[in-house]
Amino acid sequence: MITLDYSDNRPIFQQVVEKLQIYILKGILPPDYKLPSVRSLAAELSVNPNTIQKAYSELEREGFLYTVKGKGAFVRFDDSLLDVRKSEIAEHIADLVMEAADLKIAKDDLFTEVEEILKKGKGKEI
Amino acid sequence: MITLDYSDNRPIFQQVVEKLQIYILKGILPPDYKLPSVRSLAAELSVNPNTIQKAYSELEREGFLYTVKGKGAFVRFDDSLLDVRKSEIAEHIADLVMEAADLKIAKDDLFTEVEEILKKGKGKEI
Amino acid sequence: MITLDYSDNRPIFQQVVEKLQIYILKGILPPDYKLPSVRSLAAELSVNPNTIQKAYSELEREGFLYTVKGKGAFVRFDDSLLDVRKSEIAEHIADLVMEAADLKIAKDDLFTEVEEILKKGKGKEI
Amino acid sequence: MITLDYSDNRPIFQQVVEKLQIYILKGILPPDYKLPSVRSLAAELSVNPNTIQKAYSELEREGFLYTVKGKGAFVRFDDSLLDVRKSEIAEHIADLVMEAADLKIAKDDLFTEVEEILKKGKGKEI
DNA sequence: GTGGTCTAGACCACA
DNA sequence: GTGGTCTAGACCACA
Repeated sequence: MITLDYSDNRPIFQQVVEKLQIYILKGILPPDYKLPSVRSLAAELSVNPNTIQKAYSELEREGFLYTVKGKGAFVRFDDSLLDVRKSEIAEHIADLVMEAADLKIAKDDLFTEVEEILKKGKGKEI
Repeated sequence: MITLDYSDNRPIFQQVVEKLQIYILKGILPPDYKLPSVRSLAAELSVNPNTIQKAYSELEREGFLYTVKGKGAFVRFDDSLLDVRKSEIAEHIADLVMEAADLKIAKDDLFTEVEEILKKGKGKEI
Repeated sequence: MITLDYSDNRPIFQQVVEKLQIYILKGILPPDYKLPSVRSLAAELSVNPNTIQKAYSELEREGFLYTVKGKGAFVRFDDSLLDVRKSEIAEHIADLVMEAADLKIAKDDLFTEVEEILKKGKGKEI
Repeated sequence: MITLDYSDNRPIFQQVVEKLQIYILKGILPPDYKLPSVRSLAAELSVNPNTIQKAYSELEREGFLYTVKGKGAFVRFDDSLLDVRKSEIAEHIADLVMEAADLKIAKDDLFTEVEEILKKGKGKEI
């Protein structure tokens, strides 16, 4: 389900958060789906339960899941999450475009390069 | 010359690195310009000299400056730096576009939102 | 009769307690009314019988119902319950008013905002 | 500075959060004031550093403080925090008033009791 | 069994 | 020194 990248600088709990966010946004984990328990996911990833606990807390705070004490954690999908992510992506791109403009990089030039990268189908595995 | 944002979560040395990179790429700090000494910049920013030292080392590693023992640090501008940065930006945008595609966000929709943000002239101070 | 809100952070047994308290205080469940059995209510709510048992015990402890072995649980309405709840509410409000005073929030300001909220008919479903 | 109440059911980290929120909102801890380090506060309260760490993280998330790695945590006072708290208090009172109305408790009666409590100067120690 | 909190102790990046 | 992350292991309330 999830594979950790120990050569990644980011903390483990954050990698878990990001992977689950993607699965939820993409609908791979459907609404009300019961996520693996803190302990079982911790065991599966050979990681301390506290680390998974932290990831789940963060995801709950962000509205990606809800937890019921004694029952477990469940996916709370909400279309608004997708909108939020879309806005984040748009804002991020806008920032980059502005930085490029600031460095006198022609917008056309920049997007030509973007297209080339996209054609090469450079696919970061998720 | 540089103002630090303590409410920014990133480490201080990284903020210094980024600011100097921008000044150098934009040509505000011209080639062979002598940068302030580690100690004086540290004093100016009320920051630990170790922090500035780390920033300068990082900039040297990335090719933004060179140091001459006993003389100081100097700007090494090189047009290739600009190309490198351009490629980084393009790659970054390509990644975001691919993520959006993955989430079934229409490319047109996304770029409409990017344009809107750009029109608003939302200007993150650098 | 009762609907649970799984996105509510409070434990399930507490939600059951609160709902029944309200029904009893409001007289919807009249004195000596026989409550559903632990098992049937548990089945109806798709919940562990332990959970309902805990709710009933709590309600008995608080004087909202009495149980007769082999017969079931019955509403024990008592006007004094209403007085107790009234005092709790008053005390709670007094605490909040004192906190506001402590933060130099003008009492008039505070109650103007309270009135506005009430006008909006903001109705948390119970 | 802070005293813990072990008979309180709420978790320790939350008690710490609440106490510091109050000190910050009241201005007892002024803007940019350096809070005690995670370790020193942990030692002072005879509590594990992780527990304080959790409290500080929560306070940062809520905008009550900002942390600078290697330097420490600092108060970020913002008048908006006071407005937010005021709205929370108002909403809470409105909820209670509505509950009382629902139970056919006369508003005048309720507020007479509130006033009596306030006169008695019942002061929850902070 | 399940999430939530906590201790004791460690290591890391940053300053 | 300072915050941030993590492990190993424990105990609790809830279901």
